Amino acid sequence: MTASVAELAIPLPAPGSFHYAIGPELAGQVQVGHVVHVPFGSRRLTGYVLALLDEAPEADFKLRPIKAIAQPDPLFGADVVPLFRWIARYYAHPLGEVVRAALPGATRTASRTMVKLLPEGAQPSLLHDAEIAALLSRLTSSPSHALTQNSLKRRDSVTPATIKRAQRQGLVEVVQEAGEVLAQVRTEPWYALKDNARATREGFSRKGPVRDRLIDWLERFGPVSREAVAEAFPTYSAPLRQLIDKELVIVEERRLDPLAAERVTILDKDRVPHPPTEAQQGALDAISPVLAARTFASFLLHGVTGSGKTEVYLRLAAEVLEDGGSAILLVPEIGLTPQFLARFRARFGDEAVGVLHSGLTDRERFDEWLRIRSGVARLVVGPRSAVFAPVNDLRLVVIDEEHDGSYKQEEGLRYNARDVALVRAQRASAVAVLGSATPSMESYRAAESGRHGMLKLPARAGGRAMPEIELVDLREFPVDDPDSPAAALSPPLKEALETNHASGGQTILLLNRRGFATTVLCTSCGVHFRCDECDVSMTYHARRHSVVCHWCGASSGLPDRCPTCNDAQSLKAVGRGTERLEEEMLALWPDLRVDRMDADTTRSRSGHRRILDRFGAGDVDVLIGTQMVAKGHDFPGVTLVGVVHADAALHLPDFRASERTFQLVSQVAGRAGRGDRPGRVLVQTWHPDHHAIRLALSHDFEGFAERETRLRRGLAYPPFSRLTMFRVSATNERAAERAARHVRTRVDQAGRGLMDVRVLGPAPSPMYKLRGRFRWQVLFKSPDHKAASQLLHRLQPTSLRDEVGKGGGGARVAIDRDPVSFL
DNA sequence: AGCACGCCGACT
DNA sequence: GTCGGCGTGCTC
Repeated sequence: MTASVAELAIPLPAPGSFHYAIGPELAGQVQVGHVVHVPFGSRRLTGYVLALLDEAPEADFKLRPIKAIAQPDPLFGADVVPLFRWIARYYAHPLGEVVRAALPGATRTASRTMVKLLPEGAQPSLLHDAEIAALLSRLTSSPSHALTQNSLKRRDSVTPATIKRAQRQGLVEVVQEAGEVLAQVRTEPWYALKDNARATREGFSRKGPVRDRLIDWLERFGPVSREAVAEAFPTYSAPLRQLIDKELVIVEERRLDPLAAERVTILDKDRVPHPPTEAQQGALDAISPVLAARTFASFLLHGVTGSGKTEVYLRLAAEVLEDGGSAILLVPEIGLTPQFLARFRARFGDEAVGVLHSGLTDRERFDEWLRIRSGVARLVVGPRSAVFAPVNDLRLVVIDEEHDGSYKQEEGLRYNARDVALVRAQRASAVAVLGSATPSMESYRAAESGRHGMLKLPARAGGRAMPEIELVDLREFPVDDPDSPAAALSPPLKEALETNHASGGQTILLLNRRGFATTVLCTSCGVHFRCDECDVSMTYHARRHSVVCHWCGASSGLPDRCPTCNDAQSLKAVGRGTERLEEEMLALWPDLRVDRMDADTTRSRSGHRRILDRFGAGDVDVLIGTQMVAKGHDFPGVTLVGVVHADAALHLPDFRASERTFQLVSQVAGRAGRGDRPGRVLVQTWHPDHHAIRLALSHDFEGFAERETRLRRGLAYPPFSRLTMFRVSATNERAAERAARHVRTRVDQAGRGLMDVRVLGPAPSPMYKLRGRFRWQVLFKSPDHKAASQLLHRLQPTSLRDEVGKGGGGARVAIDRDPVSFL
């Protein structure tokens, strides 16, 4: 008997699923995991097949038929459907949007609405409608006389109503198309300085601050691709044009390698399995039997930095592969993907290892998805979203650096990939391994109470010592002008850097703030540059000579005079970010080869790799960076790590501030001394007595955990409670507050009778204004997750969202289960 | 989300 | 008189 009805998830902010008939022409063809096109009201939408049924559920709607199967291959198996349903329920998110978030992007644009010019519209007679005239002229100027409705709306601000009118008048036609854009071979220019920087500068009479920086930079790194220039100099176009026009740079067209970012250098040392240390063997002995038994179990692999956690992952993966199974390895961010990819491909070959991340184009990600789905690639490496990889027989999920906050998605479906991975593993009877040198309090407590097996790698592999960490008490080194280059590093750190460089060692400097200066201040009238849309100072970026809001991205060129008092000489960049530190290092030591890795220099898909390759090859002496440099990289040449400002995150309004600081200092310290030579770490701090700093200094995770556990228990914070945050925002300030109070009332009602729960707020968010919206939060605290689930069930999130929206002022509410950020 | 349906002000 | 404003309610 063939199924006649399909249950679909449709990406809409509506709860639940929808049912459609499978007509005779599709009988026997529709399968779970298929992407299909369906009529929905007057629209045509994409849906995802969750289940096949023999008859319609009892309900009073009439079934409409599925129109077509959009992709020949089902994109997911029936095994993950319960996981999708669990996520939708747990995170209070519409089911269709959950499935959409899990699938590769290409499927989302599978159907697009094209607006086509009709002959009638090509020679319009007597138009008195200006909007239609604009639409027609736009279409006429497009080569194919057709554009998508989306691009018309976004780029040409043509409203759907205008298109409707034009359609009624027979001027245009609106059709649904299965759209797909194929990747093509492209080239991009590379640039190099023809002469040295000094001579090049002399070619200009007028001053150009960005141009001068660009010239120096080209000398340092050229030849470089346009992508690289654009990344380092967001406003590169005009100054580069000048250089090209004066023939001061050489331009060369090179073919763009579509998968350059994925191309990895495979080192011979990775091909051969390292013999396991005793501790590694102990961990393997604990996990292998469970793996073989095909039952669910989870382990916390608590291994100090450099203890060889990766080797354990590799050996477990080998067991899984030999047995015909599949494994997923999650890494906290894209930047770490190539490193793991290299090691896994070295061990298992290119074919068997798949990669999924947002740096791929839609087409690449889709191809990779199918390669995994077909069972060719059975090991998948990637960040957060790789937890949804469509592997066939999941046996092992590894969550590396499980403590990392980037596993939490902070918009849309606010899921934590670490927790989803645990649930997926459980449902698949697979093994989950959470690895970290600095476990989260949640995972550590779960391990201590027996919910995860606790495995420890207490020492570094190869008999290497933990790096020696020294504190630099900044109170002992007062400076006259904190913004002078001399003040960038304290005398001890400066000296350590010189000594290290002289002995041929590489240095990493961590400064967790990007840009040149924290803010720009007028020393005459006291005004500083703030973002209009957000409640924060704007950061000065020297290479683009602009002030930028790090929250919404707004930017504007830095004026010559103070816009308030019109003083010409008074603007001063105060505070220090990575960009300034980079310049200061060059000013102090002109011969030092300095590079910088932060969100600004890694914006493009190959940015990360470019910087890490240079550093790994020893072409760079000092790598300056934000927290990005702290994460998991393995550079044997690094013998000194300097933490410029360890306390930066210590005073944020967040109960995890200490935990984050401890993790960051421990992690970055772990980059030192991974090769044959011992490592040294200098930590500059204003709070040498703070327990997060003090215990990181002595590599004492247990001591820190014990201390932190006491504090958390006393205040009933996670892991001793569960939090659910209701984030309310509106463009209208009073509407936001009103909506927040409404949410509080509804949460109170829904929480009535639940034991030991508390509702806090509404309170204005620490970032009170963001992207032009005023923000409030209501926090629900419960002893366990069951109470939180019960609350959300009673609350009916969809109704709550509707009510808040109807209150006016553009109010919205987002539900954030197990929040990681409190800003 | 979008789109239709529905009930109130300024124009051919 | 009607075109169009956006409030509200539904879509298998």
